[in-house]
Amino acid sequence: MTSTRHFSLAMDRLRNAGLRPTRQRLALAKLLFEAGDRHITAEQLHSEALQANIRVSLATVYNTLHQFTEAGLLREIVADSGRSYFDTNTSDHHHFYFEKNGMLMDIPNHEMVVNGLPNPPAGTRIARIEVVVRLAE
Amino acid sequence: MTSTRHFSLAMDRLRNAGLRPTRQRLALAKLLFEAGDRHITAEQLHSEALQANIRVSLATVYNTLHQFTEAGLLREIVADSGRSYFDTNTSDHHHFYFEKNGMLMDIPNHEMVVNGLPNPPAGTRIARIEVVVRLAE
DNA sequence: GTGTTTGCAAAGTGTTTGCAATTTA
DNA sequence: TAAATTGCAAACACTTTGCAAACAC
Repeated sequence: MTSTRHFSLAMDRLRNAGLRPTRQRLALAKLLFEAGDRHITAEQLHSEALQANIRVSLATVYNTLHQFTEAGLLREIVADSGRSYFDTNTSDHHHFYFEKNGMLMDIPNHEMVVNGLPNPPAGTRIARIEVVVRLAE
Repeated sequence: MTSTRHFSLAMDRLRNAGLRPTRQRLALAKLLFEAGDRHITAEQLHSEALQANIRVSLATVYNTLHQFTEAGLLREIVADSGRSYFDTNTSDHHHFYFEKNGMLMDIPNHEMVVNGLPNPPAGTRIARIEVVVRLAE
């Protein structure tokens, strides 16, 4: 707790991930990580940034989301062919998907479990198991 | 087993689904259903049709896949943001997804089970549970 | 004949890319 | 100032749509 500490949590995250803490990355990191768990698309994050008066291009939002994902700060979720979701909760969990409006929601921790995992076909390994519970009205 | 029966299985399927058995629908139904379980995208089916000398437009392939899905002859699978897969196996089962080449494969019947289904949020019902086991090399 | 289906080409959506200008360290 | 990052606009991949011509019954 030194008095010369100027670095925010967001800045630390970026530094630790080896990403230069540029104005755009810092602002996006704050939007993403300072509001609890989020599931967001590139276009949603972009318009949120613009509303918050953060000038950033959509291309940079895409770049940033992918860089954060590679750095392990985000997880990409496939729930809808047509767009990608990014989840700020990178721990092992699954999702509800509301078909009505395209929203995602975490399924409360370990409430649901996958049993009897199959052996992966020869020459492959399981990279991830993704469970999406699709909800209709 | 009357001797005046001219209708193929594919034609029966279409009639039962209330779809006119047009040349295009019949040909696509044969490609889809006469070769065991398949996981196919619209573009794959289109190029397969062209190779088999079936003249059909990509738009018609899309229309047909959606009509077959609505009629319950196919199931749409979300495994990759960017394209839709259609599965000729409409029974309850899950999939391996090969990240390497974008292919899907059924997970052998009931080898894997989801336990502890969560209650759906108020005002919703579970429309489907989709499990995708993503495979890397 | 009448309503359905098809094919084309255009438009739409979400995403990626090339590259010059800007920013960071 | 050297390397990384950004923004723009164009390109992309996949999908949907509007409408006139062709087809099924």
